[in-house]
Amino acid sequence: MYTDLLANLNPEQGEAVTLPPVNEHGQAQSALILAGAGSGKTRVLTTRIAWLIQTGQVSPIGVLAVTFTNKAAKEMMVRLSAMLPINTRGMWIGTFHGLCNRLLRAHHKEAGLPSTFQILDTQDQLSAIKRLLKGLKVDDEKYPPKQLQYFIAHAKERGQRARELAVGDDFQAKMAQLYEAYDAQCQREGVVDFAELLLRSYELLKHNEAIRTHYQERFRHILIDEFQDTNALQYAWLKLLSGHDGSPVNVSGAGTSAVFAVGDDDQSIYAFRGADVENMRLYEKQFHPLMVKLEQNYRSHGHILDTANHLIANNSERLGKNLRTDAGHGELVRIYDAPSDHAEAAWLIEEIKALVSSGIKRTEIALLYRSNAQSRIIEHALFSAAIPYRVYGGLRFFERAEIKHALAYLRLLENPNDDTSFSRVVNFPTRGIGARSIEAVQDAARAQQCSLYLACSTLDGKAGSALGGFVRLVDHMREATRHNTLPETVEFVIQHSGLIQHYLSEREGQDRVENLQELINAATAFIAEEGYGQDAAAAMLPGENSPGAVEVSPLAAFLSHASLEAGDNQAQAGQDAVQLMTVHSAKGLEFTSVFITGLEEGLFPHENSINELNGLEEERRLMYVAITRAKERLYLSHTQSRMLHGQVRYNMPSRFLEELPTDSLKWLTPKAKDARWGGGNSGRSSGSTWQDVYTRQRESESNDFFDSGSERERPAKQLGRVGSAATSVRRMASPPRGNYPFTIGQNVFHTKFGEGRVTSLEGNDADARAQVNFKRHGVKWLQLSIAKLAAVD
DNA sequence: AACTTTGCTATTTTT
DNA sequence: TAGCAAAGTT
Repeated sequence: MYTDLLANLNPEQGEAVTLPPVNEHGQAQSALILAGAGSGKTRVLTTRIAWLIQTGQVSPIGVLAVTFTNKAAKEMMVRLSAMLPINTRGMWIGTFHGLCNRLLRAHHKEAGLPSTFQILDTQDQLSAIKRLLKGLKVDDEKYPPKQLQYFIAHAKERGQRARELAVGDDFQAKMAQLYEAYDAQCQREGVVDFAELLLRSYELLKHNEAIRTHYQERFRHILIDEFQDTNALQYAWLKLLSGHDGSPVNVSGAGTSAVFAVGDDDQSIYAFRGADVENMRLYEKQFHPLMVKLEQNYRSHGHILDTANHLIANNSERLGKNLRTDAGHGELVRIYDAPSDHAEAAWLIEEIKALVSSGIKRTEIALLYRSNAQSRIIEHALFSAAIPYRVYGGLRFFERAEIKHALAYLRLLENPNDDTSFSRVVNFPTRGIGARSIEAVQDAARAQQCSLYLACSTLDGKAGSALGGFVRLVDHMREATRHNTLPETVEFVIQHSGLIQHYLSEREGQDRVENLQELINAATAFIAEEGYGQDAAAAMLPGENSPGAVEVSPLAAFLSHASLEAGDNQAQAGQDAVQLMTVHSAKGLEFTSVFITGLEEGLFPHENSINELNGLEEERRLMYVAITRAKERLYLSHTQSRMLHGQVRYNMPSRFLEELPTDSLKWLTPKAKDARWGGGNSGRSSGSTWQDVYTRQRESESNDFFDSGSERERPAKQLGRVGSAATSVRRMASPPRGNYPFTIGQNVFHTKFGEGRVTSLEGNDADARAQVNFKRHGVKWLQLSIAKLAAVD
């Protein structure tokens, strides 16, 4: 009975789940669910699918559900299987990229791709671009590979091919030309990058009426998670597939599909990678959805929620939403003003210790920061205090060099024309193929417009024989593994490529060898658990009639999987460790206690965001996301001085602190509230002079160790030294020597520029200058003999 | 081909 | 500061 499905929903969730997918005229009716943080959005989305299926409004075959991350897709399938006795594996539930890959595998011919096409991840794409620029003899100073990569990705995300770009100047014209050359190179090699997966499948649907109609008629219900994160191309894809793109309604007259979009405009924090909240407003206008707001929050206590609501109210152009809770006010939000980043870290340690001894699990404590660079000092302090911790982010399994090498060999078995893979391993492990030989193949390949692999056979002499050996090696591995299972193939390749041997002989190669062994396990697990078809085309429902559907080899499916799901990026459960991560990676997570650190102007909001269009509002949303991660306790901290890029910086407290409701706050350092403009002692609100800060830094550096190794978890282990005598001496030389009427960090007032804080001092006597960070006018150097500067006491 | 030195840069990240 | 990538040395 479907009433079971709805039993545990609140009224607004129930309303969202059961919105009629058809209007009074019998046409598809779309919906937009504005789901606040912690309002049960995933539950609503999943229950919606279950409800549609259970009430017979659609069969599992007719559902398409899109998410942004594999984790979200997986969770949806797990929850769905728990609600309904159906096999979710064959359902079209996945990421945009995963589903597009599936589509392109099934219709590779119509999409103009070889059946063995490979997927380039961001690293691969960059090396492909570097190779392209070298081949074309383009000055990579003038056209930096990274910039071209960004240029191409963003053009594709807007749905634009090179020829469709408006070129304003010579530079743009050249970039567009390089974009076109890049696409041609990918096409020749049989590879597609991430954005290409989307653009190519969009074009496939757009230009092939039979295929478009087939999928339009099939997917009568399309559901999208995190709708605020969609980019222009994803939105266009959605309009096309659902029949809302204004093109003639499909042949059978079946009309449009019902789209069920769930999102939160206040949590849109990915504009920098092409996401456009504007899509929510466009969707409102173009799909005429029924709207439901989920404002009941099940996560945070009252003061925390009030803080979040109060802050986000400073943004304009919101769709409008206010979270509420039944949980009661709970505790006040604590604010700590530290004299230095070291002091901030030391305070974190004390608070964490107190929380842990009060019975809170370490996994329930999150330390959040705006940028990764901030984690170092916190890790250092945690390590010294012997508190277990885990850092989110960093290299993932399939991104590790040794794994990418092994995958490159495997890819060459599938598709020898993949020049990116060829270049990666042609001389790794080294086999006497030097720069000369490689140049020779590249020339030959260019002359004959063929792949490096094919060009090898046209070479003779030294280069020819060395490269011939490599080609024979790859051919041999392909032949020898023809009838092997996937794990057997992987094992054969890591052995016979010489990778294992290479790393065994390397001093610190043991971890890499273990990772390579782990790759065999991953292949075994892939075959067993995933049925190898999840992200590829292989998993079709019985009786599914998809034109041109093909079986994909386990190897091809595994390679897709490796590209599309780079592996775990997050701390694993089980170990009771404090969780460290950026605010971005905290999205979607929740913790009993949350510390938001580094709340300083320039850091959070980040200085680079100030000049970006709507940058400040995005930073505020980021802060909103950070706050709403906390269930019971929230701590906010900022420091007066912080080491950044090798320099001590003096930042103002974040403006966001001033946007919080005073009634919900509790200052742990009483004067901090007024510290910004020098309440208390001579502008040094917590009683530290710059020299104090300096001394403290040296002290804390001198007596402990820190391992900055690559492992994600760092238990007590062999460590390296930080803060050598040499560094300390150099730093000692840097304090200003002159007699100044001000000290660094002091608050001052200027008749014209207003209030500011001294950030640097130099010169002597008549030449003495002070650098001042003004509240309104930014950073300025002032000649002390001329400027009318007054100390604020 | 392994090693060292220099040079550059420094939000946020998934696929 | 430090971390990586490219260029230079043995």
